[in-house]
Amino acid sequence: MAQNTRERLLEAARGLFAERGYHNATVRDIAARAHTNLASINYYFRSKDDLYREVLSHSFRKTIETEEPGEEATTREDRLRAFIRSLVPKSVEDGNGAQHMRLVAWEMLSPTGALDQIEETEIKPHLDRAKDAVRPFLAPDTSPADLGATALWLVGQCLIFRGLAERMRLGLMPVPTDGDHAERLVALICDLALKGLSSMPL
Amino acid sequence: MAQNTRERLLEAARGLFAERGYHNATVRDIAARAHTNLASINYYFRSKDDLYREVLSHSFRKTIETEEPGEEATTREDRLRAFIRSLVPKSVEDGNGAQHMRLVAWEMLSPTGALDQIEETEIKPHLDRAKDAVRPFLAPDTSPADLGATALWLVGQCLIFRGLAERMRLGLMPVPTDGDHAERLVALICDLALKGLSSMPL
DNA sequence: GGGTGTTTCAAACGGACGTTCGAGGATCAT
DNA sequence: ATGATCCTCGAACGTCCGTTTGAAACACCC
Repeated sequence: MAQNTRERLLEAARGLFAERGYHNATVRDIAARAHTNLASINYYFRSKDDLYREVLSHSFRKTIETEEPGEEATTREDRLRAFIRSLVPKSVEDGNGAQHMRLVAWEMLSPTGALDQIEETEIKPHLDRAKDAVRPFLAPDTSPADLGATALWLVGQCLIFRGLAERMRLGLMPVPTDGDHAERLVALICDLALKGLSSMPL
Repeated sequence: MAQNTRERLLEAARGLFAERGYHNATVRDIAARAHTNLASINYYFRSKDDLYREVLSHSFRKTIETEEPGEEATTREDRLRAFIRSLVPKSVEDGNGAQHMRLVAWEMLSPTGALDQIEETEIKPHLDRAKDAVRPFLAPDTSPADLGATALWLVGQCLIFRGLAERMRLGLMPVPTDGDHAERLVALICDLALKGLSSMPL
């Protein structure tokens, strides 16, 4: 409640957009969660659309800023581990990272067009990091298509747990939100991915 | 146009629900795509909600029916390959399988509650198949949690390509919809997953 | 052909949505 | 105090949504 109205609106909108998607987060709910009036949204942002766009780019900026530098891992194995460790907790734990992931997931399922603007500048770098993580394991003459596919293969393992695990509590896994569990997941994925990649013919 | 109105409505609804999700597929659009009147939806199904529920269970039933028996693979490697081959094309190619995948993806992001009914009977079997596929590679005393996590790890690799690949055409991969590409993806995933799993200590 | 049950259709309903408007309050320099 | 500027608020606007209604069109049996 301490921040100004604009920031409260951004925060409330981010939460609701992440939970329900663009169309099902109503301006009335957003205003209510921000403890302000309906019309403030059109006052501070010109429209719901512009608010959404701002939430999206704001979320991307903040996520990239909080990215850890990776402490200069030297071996390819450590760089791969660092990549996995930077992705899995965002998917498993709650918080800003999870909200960000959900925003992206919504945009993947039904693009509003807002992502087009930041696709080149915000998403491509993340994919490039994934490519860099797997490249040292592949033969130098690996085709760009196979490199991209392998990068996606790696990303998929890290992202699956959000979206599936939180819904299927059929004795599938223990409480999937605490930090320890995220650590165990990171270790498991590192293990499996590393062994798969390391045995690729160079 | 040859089918009766009810079936045309189901088909149109399935397509629109898959494309836009429950809330953004309007009954007017569904009726228009089915070449019929608005009110037919409430005539054949009591409400939009009931139509959605029927689309969902119908989709699950059809997907399970068309599942190939797997021709009795004997080795654990063949069984794993069969599982991957049963999942990847559904994610990469267009058609009924892709629509089904999108319906499930929507339900994962924003559960309407309709999935609760079929979760136990329709989703759990699929997860069990994944567990069966990875179990022969793991130590007999592997905890259920690790077994479940490994199963999800496998599923994640197969599902990532839908949702990401189709949006990122930044030179990431060649045309991702033709059959040959799906085959190459299957081969790649089999390779990586098999090598990762095979090197697990038994 | 008349009666019966089923299917289609245009029109309207109430409600929820995003947006706009103008009056009023708050804050500050002059 | 006075005016200017920024912010807040309740009320209303037009639009689109899911649903209902009642009558017309159709199919079928005796």
